[in-house]
Amino acid sequence: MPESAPSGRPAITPDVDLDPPPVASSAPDAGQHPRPRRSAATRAAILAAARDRFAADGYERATIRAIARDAGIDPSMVMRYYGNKEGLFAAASEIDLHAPDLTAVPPEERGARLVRHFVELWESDETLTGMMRVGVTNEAGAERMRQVFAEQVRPLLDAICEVPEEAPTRAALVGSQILGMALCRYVLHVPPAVDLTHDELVAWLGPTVQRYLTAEAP
Amino acid sequence: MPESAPSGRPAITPDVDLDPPPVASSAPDAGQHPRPRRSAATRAAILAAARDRFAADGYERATIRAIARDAGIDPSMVMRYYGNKEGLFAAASEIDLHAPDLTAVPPEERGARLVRHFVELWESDETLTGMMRVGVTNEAGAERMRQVFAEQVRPLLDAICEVPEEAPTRAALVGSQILGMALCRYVLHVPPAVDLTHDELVAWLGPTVQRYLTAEAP
DNA sequence: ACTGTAGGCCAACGACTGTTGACGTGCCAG
DNA sequence: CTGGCACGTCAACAGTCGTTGGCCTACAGT
Repeated sequence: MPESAPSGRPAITPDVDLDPPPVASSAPDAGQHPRPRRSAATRAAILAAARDRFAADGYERATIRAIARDAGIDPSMVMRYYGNKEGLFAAASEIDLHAPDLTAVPPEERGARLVRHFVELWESDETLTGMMRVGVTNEAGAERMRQVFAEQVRPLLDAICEVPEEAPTRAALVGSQILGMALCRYVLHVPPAVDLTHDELVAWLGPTVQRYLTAEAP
Repeated sequence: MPESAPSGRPAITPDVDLDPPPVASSAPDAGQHPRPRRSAATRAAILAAARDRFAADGYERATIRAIARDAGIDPSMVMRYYGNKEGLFAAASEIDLHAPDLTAVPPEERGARLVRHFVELWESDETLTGMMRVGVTNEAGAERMRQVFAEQVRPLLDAICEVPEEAPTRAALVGSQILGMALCRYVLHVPPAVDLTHDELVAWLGPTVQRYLTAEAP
């Protein structure tokens, strides 16, 4: 039960003003870069370390102390910049699927194209694996995944669906197969799933995704 | 790094003799129930509470204290009976998929049959959802899932595969789709996946699984 | 030269964790 | 009756966690 708010707190917005506005000081300073913000490098280092740790360990086991150590700074800096652990996660879990434009792909190749895209994406960015780790145990992570789903997978289907109201269902079906294979292959390391080559994956999953995209609804 | 063994320990078998033999005392007492073991009820209560907590919270957030509180006993009893947290998890995560005998099902109905079986199973036993929660963040949980895979899913395929060496791959493919939908529907609660009826699930996923079972390898 | 402020470190807090050992209690065999 | 043993509680341990506040340092504005 100690999940949302520890005690008596505003609960949503952190009480410290994290990322205070670029300090225009008193001078107007119109248009110019408003002070280069020396801390930008540190912030980026924290974010990179956080991504790695969340991806490798999941939300609970990724400690702020470990993230700070990886970034080469003090744990308190993490708090200063991101308010608290949830804020850090929110900042570190922004992901972009770089979903391809399916309307530019011949209809019968779309399934295979999608599968190949996601396989390559998954292996190029371990953040995705981390997102899944966190999404499964942490409600904030799950919300993030639903958001990615709604904002980056559904539009893909919206663009090519003849019957618009079927788009959400088809998106979920495609997602279930992609996520399921990612789970077996990159998280659980089920041997036969790990051993599949990219081409085999495309050959097996491509037709499945293709059917979810185009087959008429039952 | 503090994952497998805390320090200098045998690491595998706990040093306390958990579940000591049924106490035959000195009397031979052949065949009779060897002392009803008054603690059986407590042990079962702990196990039930552990299953619930692991399922609801995942491995890290399911605390021994909370499990003991649910079971109405002292945390130290959990240690006495199961050695440590990992031992408790091992005991609580024994699952049985009750996989149907596919050889008794007409070949063209096997995909649909499998999907319906797993959907109903998943909704009747939240332990499965818990297993997935734990399998994603905890290596022991992942190992357990691979084990279930090897011992309960692969034999399913071994029984019906014409080319035996394809069985592992086909099992992994079937598993990826089943697990993927379970992930979206029961863990992440992606709305369109949650809204699907059992019949819709069978109609959509059935042909996919059917293809993984029978289509010739690419 | 003086000062405000952003960037950073240090030490500590309170809470919670898994785990342990000493201690009580009621049942059963002798 | 008496001793042992299974069952169970209590209090504490050592460690880690997220988080906080004070203090130091270097640099920019005046």
